[in-house]
Amino acid sequence: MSESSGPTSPRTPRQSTGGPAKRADMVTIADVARHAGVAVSTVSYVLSGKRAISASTRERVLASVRSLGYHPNAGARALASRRANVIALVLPLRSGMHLPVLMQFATAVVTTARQFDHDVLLMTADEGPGGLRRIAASAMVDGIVLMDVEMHDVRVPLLRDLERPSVLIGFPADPSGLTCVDLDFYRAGAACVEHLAGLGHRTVALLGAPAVVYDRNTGFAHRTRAGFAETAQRHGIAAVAQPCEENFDAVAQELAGLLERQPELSALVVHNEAAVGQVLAALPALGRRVPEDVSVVAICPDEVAERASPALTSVLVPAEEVGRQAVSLLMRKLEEEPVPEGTLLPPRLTVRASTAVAPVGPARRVRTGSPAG
Amino acid sequence: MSESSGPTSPRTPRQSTGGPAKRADMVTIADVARHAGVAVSTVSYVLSGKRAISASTRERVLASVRSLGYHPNAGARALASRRANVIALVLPLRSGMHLPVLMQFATAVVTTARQFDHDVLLMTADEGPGGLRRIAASAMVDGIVLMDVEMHDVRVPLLRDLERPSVLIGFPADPSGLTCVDLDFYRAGAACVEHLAGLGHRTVALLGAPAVVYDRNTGFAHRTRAGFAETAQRHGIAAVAQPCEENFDAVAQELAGLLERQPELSALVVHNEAAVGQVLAALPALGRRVPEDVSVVAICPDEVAERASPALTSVLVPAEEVGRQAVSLLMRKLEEEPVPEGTLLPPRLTVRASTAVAPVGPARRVRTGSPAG
DNA sequence: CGCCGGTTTCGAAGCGCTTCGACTTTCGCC
DNA sequence: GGCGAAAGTCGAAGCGCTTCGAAACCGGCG
Repeated sequence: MSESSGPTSPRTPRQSTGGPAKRADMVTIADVARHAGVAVSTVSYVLSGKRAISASTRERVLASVRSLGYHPNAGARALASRRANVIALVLPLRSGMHLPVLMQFATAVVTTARQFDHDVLLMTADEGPGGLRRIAASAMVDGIVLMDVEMHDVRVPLLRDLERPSVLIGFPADPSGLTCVDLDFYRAGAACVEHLAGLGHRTVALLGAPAVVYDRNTGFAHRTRAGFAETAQRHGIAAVAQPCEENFDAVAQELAGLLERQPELSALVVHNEAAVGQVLAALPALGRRVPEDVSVVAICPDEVAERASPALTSVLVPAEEVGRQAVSLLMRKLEEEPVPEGTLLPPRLTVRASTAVAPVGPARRVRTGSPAG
Repeated sequence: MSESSGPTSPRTPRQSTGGPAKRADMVTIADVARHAGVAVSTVSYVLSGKRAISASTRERVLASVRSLGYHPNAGARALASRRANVIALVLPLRSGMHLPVLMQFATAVVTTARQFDHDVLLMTADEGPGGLRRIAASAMVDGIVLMDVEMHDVRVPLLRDLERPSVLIGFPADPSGLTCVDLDFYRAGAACVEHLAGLGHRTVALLGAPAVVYDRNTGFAHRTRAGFAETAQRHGIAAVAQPCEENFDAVAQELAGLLERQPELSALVVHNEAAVGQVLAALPALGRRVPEDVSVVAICPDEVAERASPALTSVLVPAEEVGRQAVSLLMRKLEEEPVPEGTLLPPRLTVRASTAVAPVGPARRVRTGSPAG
């Protein structure tokens, strides 16, 4: 442990300058052309492949490119070709959306975009419609991927007649004329109920996102609830759904209330990553073992489900897949190919240790005090 | 709950086209000039403020800008001015770095950059040095902010003689010639110990990041440990430090081992966001109450500390502040102003409910079975 | 031998903006 | 009343690239 507070303390501020680009080493396409003994346009065609170039010249040009370390100037290229080779990713950064999923998603978008030779400009939703307009009008990006779209999102009308293609993550109330991708949350909610029904549960509850998310009319929360409720009804299962805050005390209190009002409750669907841990911690305190007394199904990333104890049966939120799809769709739109308006990814339920067959008979453990029976 | 599975099912794929930009409405600076009855250069000067323009002309030009909805073309501007007004943000996306902090940080970077009229290009570290070189050489960005720098980061030498300024989050082993920002983790570790020392604790333990993070020689983990260990020594406090995995069972096991080897242990410093919840869940199971039997100090975002039960005394990781600082420093470098090589942000410890004075005397509760004494 | 079609390469005209130097006015002041 | 400086505006030359039309070159055919 040979380290000290920091290699350079803030009190002895050595200064480093290193201003902006030293123009010196800006290799241009003209340099390459000269070096290879060809015309500038020939170099361009070699690099873009838009016209046939003889193998010998191509090799010569490519050799020059390598030996000079040439990288095309992005601005010039964008100006001349009217393509920036950049897409915008608009992140929500609002409460309720859970962060790790966002990151996963962002990563997938960047990675996929790179595969299509595009870069990603990061925007936050708080720039609002104005930001979108700016970025689109300035030709800074060729297209836009938008996360966390609400049912009645102010940006939707704008997108519809914006001069650049876009792909939305999530469905607004009216997705016509747009391109939307999302996990099929309706079926996700349904899948949870079906799994529980198969285990014999007759009374289940959904703990969802914080109330504010529902109020904001966020599609995925409502759709999950619908899938949950309608499937329960179809199976003749008693079901209640309620929002769920994310701090421990609120979760514990909500659970206690739930168990009081619904003593028969034998299973929980938790659609809130941040609350999952709290739920698992609170249940034992209320005298319920998981999964012996209460089964728990979560809708969350695998990572979270696996880390929990017991490991959670879960429907994963396929953030990566959604990101990949979104970018692929956008690329197709950039190529003027037609794409489907809506893409719903099917949910996948993974069974782990937190669900079991429903307790038999009237099946109700005495709560506190005397353990066992 | 009027919703169904999705407004458009994947089986009835209506198609939407909406290809790339409809060139129609590209308003150029020439259009503005014509509309305002001035020269193109005058419009440019009004917009940039680089030369004095009479109030009357300025108003006229600005009116034209508004009424035509003019937005300067980013590519053209970048080409002519040799400034893209974009900075790159390179995210790690490695295990061990915790995600929510990353997001917070990214948000701060974007927001701050916008205040300086810059946009943010998002890169992932997995493009490696080649990606940095590409983005710098293509003049796509004016500068670079790099996260999660390791002690012996391969990208560091590259950055040092890259033609664009950069700011690193975290300190490599040799930060000379660079500009680095970070929380002062050494002092953070120290602050935790001092707080505990003040409460009379004599035996403490540090639960850190997963072992892999230490192996990777990540500076912040080592520095925290150093601050922890050295401060403990100075106070004559018995201290052990150990890595900590993030799943519940591993945490519980580590804690059990710790308590067995160090029965006197009365306080824990947890420097691992993901493990914090697990620690709090595991302690009661081991017969230790927080804070009566064991005090816990965390190094984590306030959000996590507040959500826990009991609310955690913590040193917050000032992600936002770090992001802001990083961008500010980068902007100053872009202006050719000198900046300090190292900036260490002082830690701030917030006392909450998870720490208390050390149990008195030999102070060791009997563990299981008979509660109280 | 000259011409044709195909292939390969070249030259030049922008893309929309910034910026430099120069020109025109306007003022202050001796 | 005239001169110089300051203030305001203009025109034109690029920035580095793409792309279009045409030139140059190649065989092979009539």
